Formats: sequence, structure tokens, C-alpha cells
Amino acid sequence: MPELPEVEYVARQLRAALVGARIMRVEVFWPRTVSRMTLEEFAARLADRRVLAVGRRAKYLVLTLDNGESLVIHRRMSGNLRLARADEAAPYTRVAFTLGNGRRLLFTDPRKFGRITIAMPEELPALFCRLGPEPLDSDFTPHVLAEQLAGHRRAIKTTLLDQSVVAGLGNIYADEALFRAGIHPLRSAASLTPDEIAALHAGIQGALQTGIEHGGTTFGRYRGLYDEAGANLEHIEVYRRTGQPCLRCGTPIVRLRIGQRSAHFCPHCQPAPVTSESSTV
DNA sequence: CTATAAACCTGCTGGC
DNA sequence: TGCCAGCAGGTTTATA
Repeated sequence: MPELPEVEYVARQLRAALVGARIMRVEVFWPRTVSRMTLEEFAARLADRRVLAVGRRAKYLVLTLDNGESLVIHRRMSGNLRLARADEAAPYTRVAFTLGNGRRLLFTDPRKFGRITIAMPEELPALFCRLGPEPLDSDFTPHVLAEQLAGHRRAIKTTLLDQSVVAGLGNIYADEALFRAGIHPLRSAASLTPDEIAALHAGIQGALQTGIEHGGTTFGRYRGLYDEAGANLEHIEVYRRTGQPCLRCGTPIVRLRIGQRSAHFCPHCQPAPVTSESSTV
């Protein structure tokens, strides 16, 4: 569920609530959630550690510990982090971190796809080596986006979901960014003009920033650190709005299956690719 | 490279 | 009410 805005928002909440806190005890209720090490090693490396900082890379959460190691969390499809009282329980809890301040940090994850690991500082580059640029960094310019898209003949929708092209976009924000840019999801990535790439760049940053500002998008299970729903659904323009009128022109939103995922777009505001595109060099 | 399918998992919704 | 198909915000791996 979570994409960049949902991860960034919770990272900010965690930073405010968790920096300085000590991890007293770790319980794992679904072993496969912990990756790359045994449960014994996982618990031992976390015991008595303090959280020094909270960061984010793409859709990964990175908690820096006082011994230099990092607790790295990827929520995948249904993972949530929830700060609860020490005596509080939550459904689908897979890992629980008991903190020294009388609270517990719960990792809940109905579908069990989420993964948590611990990495030494020198391991982080390898862990993130397949990730493309951060779309909200100041050095992510339209020129960088153009370079990342160059050579890809795939549909732009599929290309935007490729984390090595741009890191952090998922199905919601890829659709929203393409709508903002007025680009049809089936357009070939390499066919976009410089003007279209500039519009897409603005669409990506705008959609992500709006998402963060409103605490993320809650369709079903995504919740913030205090179990609150994100308010960004009110600002979603096309995602899962199939059949509803386009907010700009009134044309019904269309849903297409592209590369095993659904894509939503306005057929009027995002004109279909012309056939000559495929023969363009 | 690109494209597709399958894995990993559970829960919800809609149709009959 | 019950059952079944299809769908879900993600990523990795195997196969053409």
C-alpha cells in the first residue's frame, strides 16, 4: 500500500516520536517478516539500542541506531507501523518493539509481504543499489528524468513503476502524475518530448508533495503512526475513479490493464498515442 | 531489453 | 446466506 508519500509521512511521525527512545525487547510473530538473519540475531542486535535518526530511501524506512547499524523496513502491500501503549494489541501484528518510554512500536501486516532487516553502514549501498533517483531531491531535474527515461520503449506507466528509473512511485501516484502531465499511460517512455518530460516532472513532484501534505492516501488499510487515515483521497484525481467524471473535463475515467497493473486515466485530457509513435526512431 | 507469469499472503467486494 | 472469481497501494525471480 504505501508509496513514497505514505512512507515519508510516517517517517516524519516516527522522527518526532522515536528519536532518543530505547528498544527494550523485540517479539516476532511471523518469522519471514525478518529477512537476512535468524530471529535470535535480529533480537540480539536490537536489544538495548537507541534510535538516533529516522530516514527514508524510496519506500524504505531507515532507523539509524546508536551502534551505527540501521533498522530497515519495507511495508510492501499491507504493512503499517503503529505506536501504541505497552499493553495495547493490534490485529495482524507481525513484529513488536517494546520501547523504554512505556510504548510499543507495532509492525502490522495482514498480507505478510513486509520485510524488516538490520544492516551495517557498509551494507546499505548494496541494499539500495537498484534504486533510481529520489524524485523530491533538488537534484532531480527534468534533465535527470529525461536521462532516466531514455532508451526505454516500454509504456510510460510501466516505466514509472520501475524503481530503478525513479524511486518511490507506486500505482496511485504514477497514475496521478500522468494525469497532471496530460500523458496517456500507454505512451512509450522514449517518445516523450522535452515539454512532456517537463510536465511529467512537475506532475510527479506535485502528486507526491500533495500526498505527503495530506498524510498519505487511505483507500483501505494504510494508516499513520497513530492509526489515523490519510486525507489525500480527497485530492486523488484519477486513481480508482473508473467511470466517474474527469475533474477537469467531465469525461468518464477509464481503467486499463497495463503490465499486470491497473491504470486509470482521462481519455480526453490524456490523448492516446498515435500509431506513428511506434515507428519513430 | 521487454514482456509475462508466478510467488509471496490475506481480506474484501461483487456477481450469481 | 454461501460460494467463487477477481481484485488490492509491492517486489523478486523465472521463463520466453
